[in-house]
Amino acid sequence: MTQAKETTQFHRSKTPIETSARALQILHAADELLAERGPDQVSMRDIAERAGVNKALIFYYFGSRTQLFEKVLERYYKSHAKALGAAFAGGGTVHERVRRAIDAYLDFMDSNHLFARLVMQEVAHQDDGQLPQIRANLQQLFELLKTEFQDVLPKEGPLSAKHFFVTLSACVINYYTYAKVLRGVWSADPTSPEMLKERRAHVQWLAETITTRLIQDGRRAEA
Amino acid sequence: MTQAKETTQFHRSKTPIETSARALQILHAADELLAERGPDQVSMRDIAERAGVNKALIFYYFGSRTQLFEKVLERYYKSHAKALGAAFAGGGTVHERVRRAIDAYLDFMDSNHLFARLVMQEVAHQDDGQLPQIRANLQQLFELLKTEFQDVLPKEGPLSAKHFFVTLSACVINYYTYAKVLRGVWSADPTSPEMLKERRAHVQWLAETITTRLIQDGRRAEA
Amino acid sequence: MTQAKETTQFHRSKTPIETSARALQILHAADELLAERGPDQVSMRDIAERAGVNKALIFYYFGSRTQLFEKVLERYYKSHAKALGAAFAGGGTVHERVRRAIDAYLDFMDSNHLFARLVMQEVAHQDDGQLPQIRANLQQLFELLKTEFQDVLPKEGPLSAKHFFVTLSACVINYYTYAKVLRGVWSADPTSPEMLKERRAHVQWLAETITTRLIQDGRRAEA
Amino acid sequence: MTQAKETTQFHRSKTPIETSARALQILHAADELLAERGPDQVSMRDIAERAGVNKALIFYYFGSRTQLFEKVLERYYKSHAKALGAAFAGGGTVHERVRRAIDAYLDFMDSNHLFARLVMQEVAHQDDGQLPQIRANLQQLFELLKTEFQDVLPKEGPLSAKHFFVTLSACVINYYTYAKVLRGVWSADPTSPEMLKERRAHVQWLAETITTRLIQDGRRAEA
DNA sequence: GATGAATGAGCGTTCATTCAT
DNA sequence: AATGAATGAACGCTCATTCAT
Repeated sequence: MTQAKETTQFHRSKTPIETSARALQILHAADELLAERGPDQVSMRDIAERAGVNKALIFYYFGSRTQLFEKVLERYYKSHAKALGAAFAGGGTVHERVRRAIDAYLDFMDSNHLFARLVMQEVAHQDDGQLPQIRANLQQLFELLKTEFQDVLPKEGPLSAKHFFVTLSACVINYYTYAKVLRGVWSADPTSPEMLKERRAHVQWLAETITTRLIQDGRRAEA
Repeated sequence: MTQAKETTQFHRSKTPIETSARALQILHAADELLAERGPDQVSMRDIAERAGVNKALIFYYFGSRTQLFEKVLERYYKSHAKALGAAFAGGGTVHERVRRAIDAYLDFMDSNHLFARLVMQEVAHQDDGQLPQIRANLQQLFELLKTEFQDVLPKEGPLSAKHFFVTLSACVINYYTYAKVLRGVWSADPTSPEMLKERRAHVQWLAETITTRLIQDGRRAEA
Repeated sequence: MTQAKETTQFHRSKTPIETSARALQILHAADELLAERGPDQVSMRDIAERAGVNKALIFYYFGSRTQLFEKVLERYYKSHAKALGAAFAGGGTVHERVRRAIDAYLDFMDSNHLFARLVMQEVAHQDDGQLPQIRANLQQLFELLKTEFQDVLPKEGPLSAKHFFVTLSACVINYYTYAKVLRGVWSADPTSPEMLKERRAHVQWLAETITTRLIQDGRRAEA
Repeated sequence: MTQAKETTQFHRSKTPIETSARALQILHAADELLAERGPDQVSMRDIAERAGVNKALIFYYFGSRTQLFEKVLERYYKSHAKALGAAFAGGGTVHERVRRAIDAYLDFMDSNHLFARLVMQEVAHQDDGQLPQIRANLQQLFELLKTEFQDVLPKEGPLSAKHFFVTLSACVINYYTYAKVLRGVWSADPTSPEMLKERRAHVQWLAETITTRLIQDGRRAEA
């Protein structure tokens, strides 16, 4: 996570990385290990072994450790952005839109278990390695939320979009991040389908409660 | 973060680690560096240099890298538990108790900026090394919340203490964890006194909103 | 410069290497890079890239890195031998022959700037790989000088052809080798046309001075 | 020969590198290998093996490959400068001073066989690695020669100190550099005491011949 | 208590070379 | 003739840890 500034594509062939079997093996292995241990605990050797390929081949396809990891994150961010974008599109009442957005967010998390951990690991990290990418990703999410709920949220202050953005994404992401720890604290497995469903209900209840009050307070202020 | 199986105390002398000036220097240096860079970016050399002591002395006092880092975390967990325990003690209405607890939580965070990051780093990190400590810490917090609000919270389901515990701690902790990223996304600095105050207002508003609805729904259910 | 034991010709086809366009591209690229950076700083990738061909093709045509480099040197030695041979041919007084030989030597150097550096690099390099080639090259030059000036030079001792051979080739070659360093030490650029001309005058003056004394001493000895 | 800019002393202890037995072993091994093969053919492993120490210890003492090599060269340059400085000091006729300087130069070469090879290797090298050091070294030698013979040499042109500097140092250095190659071309071993003596006689004869003519021409010009 | 010296294991990366196609 | 893919060996370097003093 230190060298390499050039994000220029390293591998150049007729078949893009995405369709080379070996490259995908590597990408997948890196993905798994990254989520399991975080970037600093994953060596190129680990990845090569898990992918069942020669260590040098990783460099052949991805140029460097940094670029490989960027590639892994990039894929997540892309599908994340896509999923969220789709969820925020479309009309309906505020309640409907909130419900839809949160469902989409949780859907994405459910089918990309490691995303939460990856994000937290990158955020907790201090060396600015992937920060620009994360920042762009969060920025996009933040903008979506801000424009979508501009009617009910004040521009500034404790009830501005800024804070709800942190609050909601924290409520969603941290559940997955904490999962391993919670397994010991709770009696149930937090990643079981039942518990995931329960969590979803919790977050939806929370969002609804917040939205309801915001609307009420908004009306009262108008009157 | 690799070796070290034995958690057995290494240092054995009349004076406990806490009262040796040199040991405290090391502990302090490790603390700072851990918060600045996260465990993977801190080497024993870094710590020795910042503490102004010989590298080998760290091993003399703490046995291993792992044990040193455990010691650092241990101290945080202790003061964290103490601060929170104090806040939850005492009576008053539910609203008052909630407000007090959240203020205490945020007070602790404000004066221990690095705690949030340390916790998140440890949680995101899956090497099972520190898990027991983290688990014990969360467990304690969880129990406090559970017993304190047993009147308003159902034992099971989406509105049980389990979920509110995750929700509230996420809302508090993540703000600090995200700070570095948010600085780029927002216009203001999230760690400025004004923004911290604003965040506090937000979390209090959130807690109050939640509590209010819980009480209302509780009354309605009773009726 | 490590492996390669077999000097056996690798490429076997109807068209000799010299007439294949791709092979010539490679040879040319290797030539340039060798002169620019020296053998140890030139990788097969570099050559392939500069030549605009596939890396594996170099092995197809030249068998190995060592053999490619040998080929490059071989061509230089050939043209070097040819140029010098021509210069030594023909009669005239000793002074005239010396002047002609030195002019030819310097002409060759001027139009093959990299030769000096290549030779020095190979000589300084002690891996015995290219030694036979270099030796053959020097031997030829040495024989030319010895037979040409047998009238004025004793067969043995400090004034034998052996030493003048080293002395003169050093005076010619080192100027080019040192050029890069001299640029910093002198005020002028040692490779500018003016300085090259000045150097030529210097070497001619030197050769004339030496020859003159040799002839004088020879006459005196006879008398 | 790539990284590391800082020439700052790496090793810091009460006993300087020069007096640590292990450090001297390393320095000596590096010295030998450098002279035998040139910098690019010498790996840290090679040095460690020849010195009989652990590879990591080299880094402990010297910080980096570059710094180790710099140290090796530094020692040569220092003793070289010292030897030459001493030789040029003192009065006498031009002939005496020339003879003394050349003797000193050759004495140094005789007892530092590898110096010549090291210098040529560095000069032939293109990457500016040690160039500043070499340049400073040559500069010093050049200045000595220039001030010492300012009476007999014109300031500019083919007979200026510049050219005689190249000519004489080439005649001295190249003999040692070419030694390995010459061994095959000549019948005798160029590094045997007898041949070294013969070479010395040659260079002295050369210097005397040059000086004599310079003085004669100088007189004639005055008249 | 305190430290300089020493080490084995591992890191990310580059390389010449091979080979199936 | 030409090439993308693949690999084993080596590289310079850092690290946590040990140990004699």
